[in-house]
Amino acid sequence: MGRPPCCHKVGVKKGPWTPEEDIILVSYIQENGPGNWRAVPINTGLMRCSKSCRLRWTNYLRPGIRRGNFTTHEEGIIVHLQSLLGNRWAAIASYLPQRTDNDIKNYWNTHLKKKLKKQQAMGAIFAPPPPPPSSSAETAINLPGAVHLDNHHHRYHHDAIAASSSTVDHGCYAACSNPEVTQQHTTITMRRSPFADVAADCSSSSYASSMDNISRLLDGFMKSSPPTATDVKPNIAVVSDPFMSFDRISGTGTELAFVPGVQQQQQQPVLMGGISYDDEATRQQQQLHHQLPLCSIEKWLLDEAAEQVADLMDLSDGGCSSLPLLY
DNA sequence: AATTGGCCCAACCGCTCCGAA
DNA sequence: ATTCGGAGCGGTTGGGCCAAT
Repeated sequence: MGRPPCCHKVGVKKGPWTPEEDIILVSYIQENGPGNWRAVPINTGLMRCSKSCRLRWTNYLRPGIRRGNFTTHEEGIIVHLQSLLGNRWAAIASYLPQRTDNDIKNYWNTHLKKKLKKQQAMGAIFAPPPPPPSSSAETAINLPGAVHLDNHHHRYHHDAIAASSSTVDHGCYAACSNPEVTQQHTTITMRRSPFADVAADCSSSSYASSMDNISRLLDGFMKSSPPTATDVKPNIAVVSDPFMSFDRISGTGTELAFVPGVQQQQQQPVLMGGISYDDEATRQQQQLHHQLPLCSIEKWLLDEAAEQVADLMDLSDGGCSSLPLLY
């Protein structure tokens, strides 16, 4: 179809954002909540396109972003998830609530990719990781995560995360790229990512920047403004709707599966920076999710495997030569 | 002290998806 | 069923920073 750029080139400012622009943007979002990005430059007078405003917010200004060096644990998570999900940075970022997909992508491209390359060049004494799911829709891998894809609801089903369609991994289901297989599965599971807990501790996160978290300059930020339908994007949000599709929750610490045939509902975000719940039912739902057993990917993220990765990365030359052991 | 080259990361570009009309 | 516009995602770029020379 082809469509013109989201913004006309004329009169649209590009390049680095100034502190003044940041404050204008944050002030506006404080009052109106994130979302409806089209209206942002119009209502604020910012000479930026809507896309630029959204990116600035999601990658830099929103609360809860952690900046600075990645820990070895985070590295392990990224490498592992990248092997499982491919370059699905938004999905990977959902397991690292304090990191943006852009940050993870940059870190992968500038650090981790090199490390892995170096490691492979050094001898490849370990079995190579499986090809990224996107490389072959027919390649079946065991995805320990409880992501179950519905053909009509998930944009990623095409390239996928192929599935061991018949295997139930400790109660968790593999993602599936095969529509025929996908549509057969009707089970939904939803658990709260263990890393969502990290997000709740926004106050302790290091947000080092020249603006030093401009949002904090504004008193009572995100407290006075009720969450909107698009508030889900910030990583500090945890989705309360178990039927929400995966592609709508990138950036959250929630793991989802799908129920084919169930109408995709509008997201009903629960802002967790505070932490507040929409209502009692939601709170109970959250508690229930806490009680559910962890699926294996989350186990991996939590248990000794991750520590093993960190330890081995520390011991190995260049950092991550041992990671393929995980596969 | 000046220059150069590599690294890093914020931001842009282009594409796809999805919902509304 | 088709078109259109908003939003999101992943790839890429360009400019600033910094270490090496």
